[in-house]
Amino acid sequence: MAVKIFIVDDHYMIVEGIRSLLQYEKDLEWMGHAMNAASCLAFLQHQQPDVILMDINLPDKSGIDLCLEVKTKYPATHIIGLSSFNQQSFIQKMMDNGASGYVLKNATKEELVEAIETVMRGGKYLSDEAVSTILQKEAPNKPVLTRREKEVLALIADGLTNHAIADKLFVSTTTVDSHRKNLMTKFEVNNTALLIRLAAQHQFI
Amino acid sequence: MAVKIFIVDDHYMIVEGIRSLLQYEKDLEWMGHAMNAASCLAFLQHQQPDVILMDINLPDKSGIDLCLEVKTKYPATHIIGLSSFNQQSFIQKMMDNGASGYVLKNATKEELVEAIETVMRGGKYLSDEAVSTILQKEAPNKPVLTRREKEVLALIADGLTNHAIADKLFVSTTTVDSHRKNLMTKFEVNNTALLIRLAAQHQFI
DNA sequence: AATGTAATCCCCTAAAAACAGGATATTTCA
DNA sequence: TGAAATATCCTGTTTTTAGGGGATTACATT
Repeated sequence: MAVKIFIVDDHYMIVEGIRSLLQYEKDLEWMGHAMNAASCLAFLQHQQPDVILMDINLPDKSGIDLCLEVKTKYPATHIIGLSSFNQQSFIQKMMDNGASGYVLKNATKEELVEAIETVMRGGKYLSDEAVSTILQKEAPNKPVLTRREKEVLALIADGLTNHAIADKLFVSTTTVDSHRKNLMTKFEVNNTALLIRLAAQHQFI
Repeated sequence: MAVKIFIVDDHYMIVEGIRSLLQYEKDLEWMGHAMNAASCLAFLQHQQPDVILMDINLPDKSGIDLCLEVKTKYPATHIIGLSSFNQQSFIQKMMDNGASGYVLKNATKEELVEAIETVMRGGKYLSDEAVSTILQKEAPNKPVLTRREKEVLALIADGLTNHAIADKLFVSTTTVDSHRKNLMTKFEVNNTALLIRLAAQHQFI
């Protein structure tokens, strides 16, 4: 029986491209596409695709959230994340939310077909580039921050001084200073400028 | 006579998508595609497309640089920038380098055809979203920085102190301090943390 | 019961940045 | 050519941060 494929992506060109790539595959059945999360959910109320190719960036909600929602309501559906860039955090979150695979938009037809086959067999598929991204970008030691440290970091990034942060959090300035020092130790920097820069790069702020 | 179209994009799906969208347009002739800047230039040595759809992000060099190179060697060729996101600075640079238009990858077939027709008539085409992006994102007052200020800003972001920056630029620390003050005035902030944060958001660093 | 981690608090000093309020060349360009 | 923008330099004061020591409490894991 042919594998039923559905696509959620707001880029016409991508939708057309995938349709074009897959249209002559005998074992695949093209069910159609949705341009946003809402119409995807509407579609799923009446139809059950086997595999959904899901863009990470949708106009109404993130593919990451939609992934969780779809997997909760329709656990049998396999979801393959689709994205232009291989951003480690996106891949991670997508997989955490129940996706079975992740394919970049510069994937070849062969890669796409292999991904579909793999997830239909119950496996996980990550495109080579996505895998190497995870291995690469996880290496630049992203520090593990405590809840309080993240809070303080956000307030530092908002331009508050230790004193102002202390007032806001109802603690003493020395406490804030301690957190700040710990943050700088964890990020291995020695001033605020680099701290904020790295924090931005690691998407803490 | 049919307009000869060529595409430079490293995303199979996009290439396939555009081909699929345009294949039945009678007035267009599909010349083929290149996956990188090098093979695009090689192609142009023997063939002259009327319009090149050019991705901003290519593996070997940026579409922005390639655009300038192609327009210098083949001024008659019309170039339409192609990108997933409507980043004001990219659009601007692309147009500065001689592009005749800018289309987002979620454009419809109609938009694409209109863009091609417009540039063939010698006009400029910016997709609606691209235009509104220019108008929108320019609004959140992105300060205009001088060359020196950008230099100093980058060094601040690298975590250098005023003294270290002064040594590097062969000026006195008071000069660096002046630039720093001017930067903070322009960004309307009152400390380094917010300065770096906004600088990161405005992609100065 | 011992260990570890997180969060809180304290003291000290020196360095750096923020703030104020200037001045004077040198480009740039209308 | 002349005004405006830019880059350079100055002297101060006050506030904030960075770096070095600590310590206590609470809570979860072992």
